[in-house]
Amino acid sequence: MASVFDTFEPAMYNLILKNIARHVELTAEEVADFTSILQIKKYRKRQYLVQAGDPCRYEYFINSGCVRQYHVSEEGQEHVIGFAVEDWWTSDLYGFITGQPSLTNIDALEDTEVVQFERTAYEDILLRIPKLERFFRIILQRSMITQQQRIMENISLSADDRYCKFAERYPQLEQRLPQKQIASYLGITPESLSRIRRQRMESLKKS
Amino acid sequence: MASVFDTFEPAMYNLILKNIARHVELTAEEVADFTSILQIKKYRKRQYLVQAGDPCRYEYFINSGCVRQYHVSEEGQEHVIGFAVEDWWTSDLYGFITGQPSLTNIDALEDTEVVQFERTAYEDILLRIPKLERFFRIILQRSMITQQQRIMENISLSADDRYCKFAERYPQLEQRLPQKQIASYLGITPESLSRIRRQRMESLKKS
DNA sequence: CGTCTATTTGAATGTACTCAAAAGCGGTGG
DNA sequence: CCACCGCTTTTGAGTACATTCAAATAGACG
Repeated sequence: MASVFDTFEPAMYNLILKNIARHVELTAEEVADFTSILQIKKYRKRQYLVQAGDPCRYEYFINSGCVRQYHVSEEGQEHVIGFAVEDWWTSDLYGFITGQPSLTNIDALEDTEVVQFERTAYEDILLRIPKLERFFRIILQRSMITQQQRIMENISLSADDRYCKFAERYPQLEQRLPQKQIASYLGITPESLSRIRRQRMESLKKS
Repeated sequence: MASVFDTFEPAMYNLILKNIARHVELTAEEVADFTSILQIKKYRKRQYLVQAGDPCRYEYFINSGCVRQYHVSEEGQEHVIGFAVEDWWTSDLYGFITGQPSLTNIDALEDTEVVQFERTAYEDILLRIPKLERFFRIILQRSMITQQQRIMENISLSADDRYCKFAERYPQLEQRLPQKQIASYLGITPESLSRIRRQRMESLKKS
């Protein structure tokens, strides 16, 4: 499996391998096996990674840049489900798992480089490398906890408390993302978010 | 591993084993190994399975009955995160995974019988039986899809559309649960749900 | 039967929304 | 490099939906 190209892999696959190494330890052979299913791909700002209705062939790991996942309602309104930046995973899980048409869109908010792999390759490699099965179980558990947290906050907090939580949990994202996208993620209108931010500024000035 | 008690196991563990068999096929030895970590436990209506602040030692599979998972805000308000009935899994995932104090409460809405197992036993058996690692990855994936769906509906739908979706997705639960609990799950007040239901009745009469 | 909690209904309040318009910002092409 | 165009953000006014508070009714449980 070793080849002269091995020396080039670490640069491209550095981040994803480190991400995995946080939870499971792969042997050199397993790393070679795993990286053999990976593809590097670049997406321009505003380009789709996945479109609702199409199959979602890939699972994505973000090397650089930023994407959003969102759903378009029957009335044509966009609703942001989540964001992903460097060192995060994303995909339309429903489409990726079932092979059915995707329920959501994913597009690039910035020029973005991803590491992606196909569903069939994913299924095969989980059988070959149980440690990866373990890895994905672990990150799914963590995602579930995060999602639960978000659901709790959605049903229990007011719009400005939700914004506040978001800003303190993801200060980098708060800086980096257009307000319109954050508003959509929080389930409020851009106008409301603008007002909420103004009120926060004013109340900070006082104290 | 075989013993005279084997003949008693299938009745108690019938449901959980069938649940697992939907995704992975265990050998007789693996079944014996797995069932050896299981405990049957009964909880009376209103009894806690897990209390926020305490460690969550167990993962639960519901044999019969019904439980709710909820969070109590600083102001003392209860917010229902989810329900579980026969053939469903539940636990405070955060507490169970990390060993930290639980974030949520789980209590019985009806007299309930569960199959439960401890975290340490869980971790050990995943290493012994990679098929179970696989099983839990798969059900986590499915839960994630469901959670995402719910988040989408929370941020995009009005209160009565949310109620409508809930009623058509879980008609049995809609019948079985107190309205107050459903209202909390939907993120609205019991008064609002009462009004929403009345309006639905009236609009059904017309047509 | 009596108590306690859940549900219903009403009236007043408030939070976030819609619609509309102005100001700000970034990207593109001349 | 600047001017223009389109999109985002801000601000204002009026509206709608859901909430709070309060009280009455209905149901469940001992």
